[in-house]
Amino acid sequence: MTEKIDSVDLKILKILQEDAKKTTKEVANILNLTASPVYERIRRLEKKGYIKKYVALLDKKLTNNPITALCMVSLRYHNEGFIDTFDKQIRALPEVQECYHMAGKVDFFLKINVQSLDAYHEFVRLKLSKIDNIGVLESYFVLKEIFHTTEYHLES
Amino acid sequence: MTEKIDSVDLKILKILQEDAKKTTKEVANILNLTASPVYERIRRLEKKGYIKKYVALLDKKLTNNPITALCMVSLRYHNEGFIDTFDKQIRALPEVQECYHMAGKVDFFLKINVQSLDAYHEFVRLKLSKIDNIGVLESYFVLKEIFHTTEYHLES
DNA sequence: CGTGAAAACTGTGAGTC
DNA sequence: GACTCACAGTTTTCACG
Repeated sequence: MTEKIDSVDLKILKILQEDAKKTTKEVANILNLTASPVYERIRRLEKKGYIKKYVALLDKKLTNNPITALCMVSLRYHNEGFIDTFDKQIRALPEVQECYHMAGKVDFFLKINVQSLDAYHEFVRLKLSKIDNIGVLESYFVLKEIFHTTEYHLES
Repeated sequence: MTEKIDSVDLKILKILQEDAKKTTKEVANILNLTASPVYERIRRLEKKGYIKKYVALLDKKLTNNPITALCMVSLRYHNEGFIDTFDKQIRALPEVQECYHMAGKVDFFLKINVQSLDAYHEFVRLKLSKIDNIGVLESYFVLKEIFHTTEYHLES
């Protein structure tokens, strides 16, 4: 069903996850091919879901989101309904960039970007804490973003 | 120096951070403009650093990175040299997708993607713990990625 | 910001190995 | 099955008004 991809596909993925603006022609040149097979391979990788989407990455500070907070959330009750509800409510918050359901004491892990510490205060006060069933809520602030990539390690 | 961007620029950023494959023509249609001004605005947003890069987002599982771990690192000593060294060494690890220097007890926060728990074990054993000056190292595992976007909340 | 035109790219069909 | 080649239709890029 999901046949494995070959080494050419892998190279295409490596190139595109680093620079999606490379044209099929440029990719073809790197791989010593012509544009057509590369074009078809990319279409296939998109259709099979290897490539999920193409996005522009923006500057955090210039777009007025200099503050990044990491937030650990524990729910009070843990039945299925509450977890799904949390899921739906958290997706609706545009300040939240990542949300993971965790193994261990903490239930959810959030990464949040806002314009100021005041804004974070308001975010917690007016939005996060309004979500039902939140027990413990612990926030940690980023002093400096050392490193951030959307690339995965591609091997085999 | 860095003049503010206007509401048209902001709309362009919103569109492109959601779908970088939209053509200037499509963007122009949405904004009731022609392609040229949109083209020039995008160039300017790139040059001024609002748009950092264009990337393809890949599927974590299909690319053999189903395991995500969050890892808190505390250094033993905290002089400048050690922090810079940690910075350099951590960038060299392709499994690490995000690294933040934190305020508080924990010094660094890492997000790591690997193909298996065994691979994570090896990653810690052979790579992370080889970095000088690491004191405490605590790992948390993601059960389920609820939500993950590269988009920022754009306002004003 | 719009017009318009040249250059480059995309996407597809026909044919090769 | 994957490739090369050829080509029409789009898009990009940019000078000019």
